[in-house]
Amino acid sequence: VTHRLAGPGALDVARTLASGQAFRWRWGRDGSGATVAEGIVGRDRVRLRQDADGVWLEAPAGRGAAARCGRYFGLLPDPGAVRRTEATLAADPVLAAVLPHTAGLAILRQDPWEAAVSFIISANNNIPKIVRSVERLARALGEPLRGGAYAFPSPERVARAHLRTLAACLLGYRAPYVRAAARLVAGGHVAFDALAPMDVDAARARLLQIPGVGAKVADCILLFGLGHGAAFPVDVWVARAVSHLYFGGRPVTPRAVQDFARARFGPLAGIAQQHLFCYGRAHLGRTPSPARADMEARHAFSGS
DNA sequence: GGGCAGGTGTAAT
DNA sequence: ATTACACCTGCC
Repeated sequence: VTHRLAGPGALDVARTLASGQAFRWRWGRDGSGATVAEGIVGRDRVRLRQDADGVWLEAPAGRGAAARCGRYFGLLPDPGAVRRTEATLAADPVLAAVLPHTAGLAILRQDPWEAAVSFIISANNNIPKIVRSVERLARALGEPLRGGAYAFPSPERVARAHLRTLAACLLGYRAPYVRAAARLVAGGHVAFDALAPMDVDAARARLLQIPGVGAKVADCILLFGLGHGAAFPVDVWVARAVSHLYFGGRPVTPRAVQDFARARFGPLAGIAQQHLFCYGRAHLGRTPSPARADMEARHAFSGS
């Protein structure tokens, strides 16, 4: 039994999963060209398929899972919210030009605890390694699910873990941060349920008290885990995109980017951020240092 | 072998 | 209030 999550054009699964919001998905294409994706949403091991007719939830069957999945992809409780939001953002001429390139990009609503740990790990790191770290954490400390997968471990479980257990998950120097975060959450000092309805800045100030959580990670937790649409995470890609698209390519400090975004997009800044990020990664390549360009040239030469 | 990768903490202005 | 630096680890 399959359940339709979204109609044609409402959600681009591959684009959304490739946008660096979540780290527990694998996806690709099948023989017919449809996108197939497998991932973990809470305690559900989810299988998705996107073809010309829309997005289909293939497993697990059952209405509860469909509702949880719809909420995760931002399609529920208000299916029309994304369309209205993007229409509003298109009033900005730059975004009006960007949005056609980023259609179907969703802002995920993840478990805030999982988002917190994932983005603490993301600091000074790269995506393949973040994925491996999160997977190892789940395998080491998470609850087993059907099919050999593991749920993301609870804060209580991580709080009790040995540092060497966390280090074995390739966390490196972030291991103590993750455990400290777990203890703050398990001890009730950081209550995500209370942060969601709170004023954005107040919630942000709370998150910043967690070791390993700085401005960027806090904004990721707010946006991807707590539904704070005004949060505007400034990473290297967004800074690059904003600099290029709004500041004539001049370098801009992260703080200036954030202030600009807040003034320009207000409560929709986070959604704007995700589209700028997606556009930046696709169309604004990184600027390689001379040393790196030299190395890559050497490798290319020796490999030919 | 050295720099880099979705930043942050810390110590110095 | 801003500005250098170091940093686990795997990869090129």
